[in-house]
Amino acid sequence: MIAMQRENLDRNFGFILNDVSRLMRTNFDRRAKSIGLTRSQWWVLTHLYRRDGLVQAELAEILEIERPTLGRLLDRLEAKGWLRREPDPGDRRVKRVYLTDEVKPAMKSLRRIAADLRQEVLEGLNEKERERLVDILIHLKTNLLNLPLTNKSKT
Amino acid sequence: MIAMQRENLDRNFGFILNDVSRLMRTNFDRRAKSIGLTRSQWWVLTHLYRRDGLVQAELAEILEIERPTLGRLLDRLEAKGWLRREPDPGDRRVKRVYLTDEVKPAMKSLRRIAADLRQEVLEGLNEKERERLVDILIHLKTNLLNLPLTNKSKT
DNA sequence: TGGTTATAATAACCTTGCTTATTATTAGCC
DNA sequence: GGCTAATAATAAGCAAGGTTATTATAACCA
Repeated sequence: MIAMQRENLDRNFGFILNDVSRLMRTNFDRRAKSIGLTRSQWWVLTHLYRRDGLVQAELAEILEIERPTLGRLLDRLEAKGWLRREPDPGDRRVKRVYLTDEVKPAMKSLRRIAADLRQEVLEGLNEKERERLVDILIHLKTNLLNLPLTNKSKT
Repeated sequence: MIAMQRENLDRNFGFILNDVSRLMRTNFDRRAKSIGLTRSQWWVLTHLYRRDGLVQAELAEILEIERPTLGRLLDRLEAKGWLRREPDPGDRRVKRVYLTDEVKPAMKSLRRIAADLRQEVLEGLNEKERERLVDILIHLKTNLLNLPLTNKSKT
């Protein structure tokens, strides 16, 4: 436990992670700009593509974002015609979200962009190392989700 | 190149990375809330602590954020009395940023919070694995910085 | 059945990213 | 010296994350 006053800021785990994450997001968004979608929006569409007609609260749960955050994402996506919200017949509090037909071709381009970017970012790591990296990230995420202030601990 | 139509979204590298990054940020911010500083703000102060009196543009460069982003961070930090901006005597376009005395004790708490959180998140990885992880992240960041749309390529 | 509690969606507000555009000032060059 | 380029800071606007508070509706239970 000596000194170390001056720890190396350039190797601060949290911030490098943040940098990589931010750089990936902005790079993706720049590539996808002409399509008119952001990475966050694409991620929403990707999940709906798997499972159309989800309730907003379910979708927020799956995406692991807060409901108001999703609500606003959906506002923008709906305004641009990528999806529509329809009332649930059985529960009048609920709205279900359905993709429109324009989505499919755009999804293909975005999947291409995502795959290309991932490839370029992971350049220099072999397949085994990539799998190992993902495993580690999942492990870290699990650690985080078990921490006190991470969850909305329901009392 | 067979099928794989349905790639596993739960192992999408970009998004897990994003999740870990976001969870760390929000968890940190919740822990630091009582002090009245966010993680981004703390990071600014940390760099100024090393090197007080920086020009805003230099500081933005070091932090690797855009100048307007830094400008608004400084607005909030200045409003809460953590720092002050002073005109540079030699160049009237320039403002230099100086920490106030209140910063020091707060920094200590925040460094503690950061260290604790890092420890908890990295739980389960030994020292060697942690170093390896940081190396990999730096490698990914380097890859990203070399990509076409990542930099403000000055023409 | 009627009152309380829980849930879905959203509004309002704050922070932090990015972009693009302005303004003020300096640097560079002829 | 004076015009043009570049640079520092900031304003304005958008996106996406979070919180807290409201509103409408369902669910629960006594």
